[in-house]
Amino acid sequence: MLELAILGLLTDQPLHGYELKKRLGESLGVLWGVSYGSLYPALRRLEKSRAIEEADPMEAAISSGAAVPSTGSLSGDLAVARNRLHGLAAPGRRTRKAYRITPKGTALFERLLTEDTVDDDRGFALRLSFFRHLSVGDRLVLLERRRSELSVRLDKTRRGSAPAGLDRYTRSLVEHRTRSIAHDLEWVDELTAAEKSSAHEEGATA
Amino acid sequence: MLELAILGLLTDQPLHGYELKKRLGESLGVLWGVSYGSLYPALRRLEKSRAIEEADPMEAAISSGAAVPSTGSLSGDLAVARNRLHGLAAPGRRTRKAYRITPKGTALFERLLTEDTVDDDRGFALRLSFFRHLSVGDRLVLLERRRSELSVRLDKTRRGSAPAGLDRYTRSLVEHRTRSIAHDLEWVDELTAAEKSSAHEEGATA
DNA sequence: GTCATCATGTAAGCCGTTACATGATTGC
DNA sequence: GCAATCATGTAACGGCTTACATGATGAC
Repeated sequence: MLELAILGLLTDQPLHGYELKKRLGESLGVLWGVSYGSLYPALRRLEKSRAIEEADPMEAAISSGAAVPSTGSLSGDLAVARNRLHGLAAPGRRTRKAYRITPKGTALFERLLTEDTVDDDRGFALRLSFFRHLSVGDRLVLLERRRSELSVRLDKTRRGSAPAGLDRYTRSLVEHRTRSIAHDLEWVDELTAAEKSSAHEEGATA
Repeated sequence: MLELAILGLLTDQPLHGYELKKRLGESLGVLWGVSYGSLYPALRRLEKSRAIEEADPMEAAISSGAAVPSTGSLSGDLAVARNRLHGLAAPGRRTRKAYRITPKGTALFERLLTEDTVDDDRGFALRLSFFRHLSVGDRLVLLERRRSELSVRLDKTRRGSAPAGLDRYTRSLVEHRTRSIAHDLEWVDELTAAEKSSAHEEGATA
């Protein structure tokens, strides 16, 4: 899950760990509060498996500066970048290490994104937020998977506990969960319908 | 969380591990799928801290048999129980070990239940399912806590991401989450209202 | 007597956390 | 030059899972 999120963010632009953490805690952050203790090891794992690589720091600084002007320290980035390019940086120097996704990483990203795993709500939300990177067909597969997952859950919730024999709190809980899941199902159906109609349009205009 | 669930179930009646797991996977099971690998160690931890103790197997068998007639093997239980009482069981014998909650365990249960922790949705659902063991006052405290948690989350979701700059999937996600949280908030408010009116009735009839 | 089920337990590992340690840059 | 913040990393631990190992009971 974490690696999927990292690869997804790096697909748009090179980023360094700190910035990555900020984004995981902001744009997607409603559902994601990742710590350094898991982020940095994950980055190194991905680098070791050649899914990501250190980006030319110049490029990273520029693209980061262009997209997020208020990150500050732009001139500093550039200075560091220049030094690095000219081989002036001390070997052990501590500074930003921007990562870029590799073709291998892109392949991994697509695999993780469409993988058939039993993921929780967060998993689906994360995948949905990367839907723009998928084909209509893949989107429909994921939506259908989600739909059946929710159906099973709805059945279990309804069946799992006879309305009698429960105190009023548990009863209210079951009712509320039932409504929530039903609501989620409707949403998935809306997304599916939108996807299908967009597929038709494409077919019509093609 | 797991220990809270165990103590809650044992508050009603003595149970052995296997049965406990079944209940965690059925009545509360919509939100809880616990494995032996965590259940048994948890039981031993609780026993070591004197929050639970091995129940007189006779009593456990009878109460279990009375409450859940279809568990089967009742006569077997009784035979084992008789043997145990008469000291006929071999020391290392493998058979049901029913646990009962102790006064210390009850105190721990109440502490865990009202404890001020930042718990996720499952945490609140679990606590709610044990509301019958709490005073109206404690219930209102927990409900208010949940309310403020949800309010913060709602704010973060709304603010966290400007409606522009997001693709339509992420936008839909944010909207859906917003509605879900709002829905949860309404539910909490209903529960709160019910609690308050029940408090009034008590006051009126007293 | 053997199979399904009931029942208890251990070991290894996963995925994340918190707490800690350290260094670099910027603004004042 | 010093504090605040940016930035990277490690160590220890937590809570749970899966896979494994074992034994007892009841039904046939």
